[in-house]
Amino acid sequence: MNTIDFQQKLLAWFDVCGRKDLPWQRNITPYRIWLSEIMLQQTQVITVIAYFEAFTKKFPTVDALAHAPVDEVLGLWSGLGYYARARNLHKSAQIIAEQGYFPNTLEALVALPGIGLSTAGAIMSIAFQKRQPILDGNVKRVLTRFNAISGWPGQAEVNKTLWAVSADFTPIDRVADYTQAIMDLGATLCTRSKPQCVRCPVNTACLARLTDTVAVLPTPKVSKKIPVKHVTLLLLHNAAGHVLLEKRPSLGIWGGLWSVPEFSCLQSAHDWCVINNINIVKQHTLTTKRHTFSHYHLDYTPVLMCVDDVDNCVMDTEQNLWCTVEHTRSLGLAAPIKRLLQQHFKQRE
DNA sequence: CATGCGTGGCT
DNA sequence: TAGCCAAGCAT
Repeated sequence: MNTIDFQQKLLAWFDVCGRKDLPWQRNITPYRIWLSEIMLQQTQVITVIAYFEAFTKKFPTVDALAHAPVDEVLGLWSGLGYYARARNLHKSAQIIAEQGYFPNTLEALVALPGIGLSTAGAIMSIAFQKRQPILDGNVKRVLTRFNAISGWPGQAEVNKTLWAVSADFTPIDRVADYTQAIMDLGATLCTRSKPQCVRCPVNTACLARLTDTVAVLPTPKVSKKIPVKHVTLLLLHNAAGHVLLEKRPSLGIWGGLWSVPEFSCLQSAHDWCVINNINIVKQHTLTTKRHTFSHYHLDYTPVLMCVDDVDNCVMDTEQNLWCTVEHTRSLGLAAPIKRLLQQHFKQRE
């Protein structure tokens, strides 16, 4: 099976089984394709849909996005994760608005913050109908299996090979459909676990299937033990029901976002009676949450505390503020903290 | 090249 | 269930 056959079989399958009614597949514009590609980075389709709808409703054009305050952009992004994507999106929108036109070359696209080779390739092929390969997780899975390419795809040598193969397989005609098709194949049939090879349009020539190595491709990265990081998050509220928030440092977890104050250094509950000269009159643990990241688990115990005589407290208004749960929605507040606060105030109602 | 970055789903 | 992964990019 040559590349022409591969393309034809894949496209014929796409015409029948491909996804063609996703929000960003309607009213296709470079802006909408760009936005969808950014949201879809390391994020599944089902998660993105609602965010995409809300985002495009609020910011229908690049100009609208460019002229919005960054906090408003982060607010709409809240819960989607990888918040640098939102900041880069906003920054890029301002650059594009300044230029007066949407960049339509690979070089110009890659020059924008948040756009790498794969995202640029997707925009070029889907929005501009230009022959340009992509190499996302789906394509890596399909190509490593179809060609029985072993070795962890993150490895430079393997990565280089995969880009070359992807470029070789990418057609000139119907390049937008092809790009969508190979991603659909990876997302719906050529999945990591339980791939449905029987339904695959190119299964007769798939080298992994012929050599019975589908289950071990792509080669997984050698994993190492993930350390656990423990922190304590304080949920401080005053008599008016306002919650104390602090703006987190720009580096590290939830960088630049608003969250409840963190006290990871406290050793025992007895230490919590006086914090920032605020008298704590009551405290109890709400729940314990855990999040998994690439290289560590984050264990945090949110602690509910009431404070009295708030008017006499000295607060740093530059880095801290008292705000209501409603306010948190426009602050790009880290999603788990937002949920915690909303749950807390729901119980109070 | 390794690491950091979020959240949710799957096995 | 605890680990792994999902439409990557920046540093």
